[in-house]
Amino acid sequence: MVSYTYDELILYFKEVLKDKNLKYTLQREVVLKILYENDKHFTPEELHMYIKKGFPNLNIGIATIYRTLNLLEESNIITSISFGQSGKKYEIAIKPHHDHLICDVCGTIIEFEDNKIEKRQIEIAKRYGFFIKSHILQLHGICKECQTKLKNTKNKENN
Amino acid sequence: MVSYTYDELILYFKEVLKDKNLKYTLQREVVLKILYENDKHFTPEELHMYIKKGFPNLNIGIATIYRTLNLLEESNIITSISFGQSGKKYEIAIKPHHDHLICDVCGTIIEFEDNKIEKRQIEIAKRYGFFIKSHILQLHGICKECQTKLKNTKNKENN
DNA sequence: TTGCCTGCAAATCCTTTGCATACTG
DNA sequence: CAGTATGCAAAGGATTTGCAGGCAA
Repeated sequence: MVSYTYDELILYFKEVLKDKNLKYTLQREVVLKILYENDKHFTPEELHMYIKKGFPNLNIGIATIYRTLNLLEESNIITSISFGQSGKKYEIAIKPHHDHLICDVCGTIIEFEDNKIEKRQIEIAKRYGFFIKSHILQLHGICKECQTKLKNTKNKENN
Repeated sequence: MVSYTYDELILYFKEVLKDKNLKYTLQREVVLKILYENDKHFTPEELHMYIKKGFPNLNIGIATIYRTLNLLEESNIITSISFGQSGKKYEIAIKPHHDHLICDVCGTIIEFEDNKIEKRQIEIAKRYGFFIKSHILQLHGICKECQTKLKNTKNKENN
């Protein structure tokens, strides 16, 4: 699923760091590792908690989380997005493109890929002389399971 | 382009307000009017400036802007989105669905609609038994103008 | 007239920055 | 060893909230 193995990603990250005269630190590695292994969106705060729990020996400050996320985003290794009332969320960017079905009830994220949509996007961009570097496609709604649950709840209410 | 005329939108807004036992005020009207007439994305700050300039007699505070935007978003009359380093931007929601081409260099947002993509999304959702309520499609990259500018810059550097 | 709204300013929340120490290369 | 990175705490910016007077219904 992920186009870079973890080791490849680390190698790539090290190159980026060298280009910018920056150093490879444990904190930077851990942030990237978490985002790579957990294929989901994290807010800076969530990521901080997650790391504190998973790496109790590593004393990492929230400032470092922010600094690292900004660095990774500038380097196009991760991307961020926010919609509605939610805060900014980050996820790994370097993998074959996939899109998301997001259940607004339980938060489940289903990933999918679709060539027809990808092709059509390129056609549209051409129309505007636009050069596409990446895209975000999220379908929001209610997943199968939650639809069932909601139906059951309604039936109970009516009895 | 907009599916509600302004008058229809106002009527709809008044209904929403009545449902929530809220009042129809000049400040609320002006915020909605600006968003309706200017078919683009505003940050709260931009909107505030725009209103102060366009309605010098109306003394409107930034707090009211925020309160009104939140009210309109909860009521699904406007939507907000943010990506990359940019802050949250609001736009009118009550119009036929459209998607965005976003230039990551200059921030320009081009809107488009595409039936083929919309239809395909429904097919995909069906496959997962997923009920779609809304979607977000953003194509990120570099717009025509910025591509030209970047080329010129490069040429200069090479001379 | 009642009770929601507003502007203002204070408070809060999120993110960034300055600084002294710790670490990478 | 030089120079960057880090944690901490303070600063900065964005957003929300409390309050007293103002306005819609």
